[in-house]
Amino acid sequence: MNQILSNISISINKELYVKDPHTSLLGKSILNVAIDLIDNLGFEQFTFKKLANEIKTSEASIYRYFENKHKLLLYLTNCYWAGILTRLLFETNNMTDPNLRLKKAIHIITSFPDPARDSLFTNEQILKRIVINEAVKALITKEVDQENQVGIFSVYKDVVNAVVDIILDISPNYPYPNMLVSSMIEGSNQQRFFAEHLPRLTNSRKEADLVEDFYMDLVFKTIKK
Amino acid sequence: MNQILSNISISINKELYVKDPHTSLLGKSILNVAIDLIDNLGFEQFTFKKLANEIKTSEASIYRYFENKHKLLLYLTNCYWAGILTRLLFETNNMTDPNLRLKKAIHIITSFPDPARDSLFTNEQILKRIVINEAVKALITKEVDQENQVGIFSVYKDVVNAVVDIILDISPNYPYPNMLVSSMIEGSNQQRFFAEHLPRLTNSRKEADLVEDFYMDLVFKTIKK
DNA sequence: GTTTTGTAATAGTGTTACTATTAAATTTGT
DNA sequence: ACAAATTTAATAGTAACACTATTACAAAAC
Repeated sequence: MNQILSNISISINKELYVKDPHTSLLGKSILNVAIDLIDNLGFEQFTFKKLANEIKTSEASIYRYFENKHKLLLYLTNCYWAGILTRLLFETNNMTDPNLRLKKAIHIITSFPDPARDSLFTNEQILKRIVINEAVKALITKEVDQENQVGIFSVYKDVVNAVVDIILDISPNYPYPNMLVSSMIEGSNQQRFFAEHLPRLTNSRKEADLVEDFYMDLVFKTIKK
Repeated sequence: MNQILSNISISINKELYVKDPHTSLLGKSILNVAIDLIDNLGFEQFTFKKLANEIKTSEASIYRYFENKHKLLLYLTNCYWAGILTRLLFETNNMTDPNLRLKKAIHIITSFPDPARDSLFTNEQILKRIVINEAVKALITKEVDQENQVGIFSVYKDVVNAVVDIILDISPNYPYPNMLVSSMIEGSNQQRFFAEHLPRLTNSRKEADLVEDFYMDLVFKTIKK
């Protein structure tokens, strides 16, 4: 619970914060309590005032670290994708068979983190829930162009690219690798939301999760002639 | 510009409005101006005050018709899906070959409405843009369960189901038809957002739209053994 | 030991979402 | 035709929210 990331070499874009929350105790508790609060209340109901009350500090102190709650959410999702990218690079590093590498990549992206496995970063499950339930709201906005220009989505794009490269290694002539990967990433999160709230839109269930199976089947069928 | 829907038999859920906007002049201009305003400002920047100023009425008068701006957005997206469902039923009605019916369904769902074709409802292109840029924010919320309980998403679910039925007609043993259809619907909108703002995440471009091609290829490859 | 810098609290501002109340217009009953 | 009932919309609010300016205090640097 003390730290979100440990030994992650991928750094978080400086545009996302005013003061680096990892440089002080208050900053770290802002991150940890914000994660729990966003998870519990949802992003709309989450406010800096509630966060300040929770950690017995003032609203203004939180504004020292984050410009607004939108940037804080972007920061958290960036942590998540930085973790995923690290796992992706580490765990597919020694694999020679591109089919196995793709299998591993699909697993890392579409599966729900296993509580048993010791994850690269603590809070991985809560962070994944936030990515499932809230992250789209930080992405599909009118501010996306300015934010993209200063590199806020580069980690996310690197994740997509890493998987695209594997696909092109297997099927150099498949014409839509980027579409396939980005739709898998966003789709896998959305299918889990559907499984919990709108089950008629999916075949997956919370108790019988089929998201990974669905994409494993779909991707390999699609990229092959 | 006077009316949003004409001769649509699918009715809009009564939970979505306080007073039916189709029963008065003010109600109709609320809808028409809201569409333009949400399209221009984005949902976050859109307020009832700005809408009231635009049509020279008061904020309170708008609250007579819609409980809040969230419900108004849900109303508009419901109009869109009601239109899509109508097209889906009409245009695949006389087709006997299920493969051709699926092709038509994929076209209706994933293509961007053609300005040349006389559409079932005016404002179809603006409404599609709103669905692409704003609709997720009305779906991925903490209120989804209550809203689902009173049937707000039933038209949307009917659209998914109509396509699922066609797929099962072609491939009765394909295990993930609902996942495939719902991920196509949401994914096709998201790919267009990416094409405009985050082009590295897609292979489609605004000038060279590949969304329909991508899903046409993907769906048929996926559902067949 | 004085200056500089970092940290956080107080007390605000402007805006937003939403409501209570009242006035005017329209419809209805007789 | 005219009073009663109902619909419609405007005025004037409230409470909560996002965000900021200013100041007080503490630690570090010189």
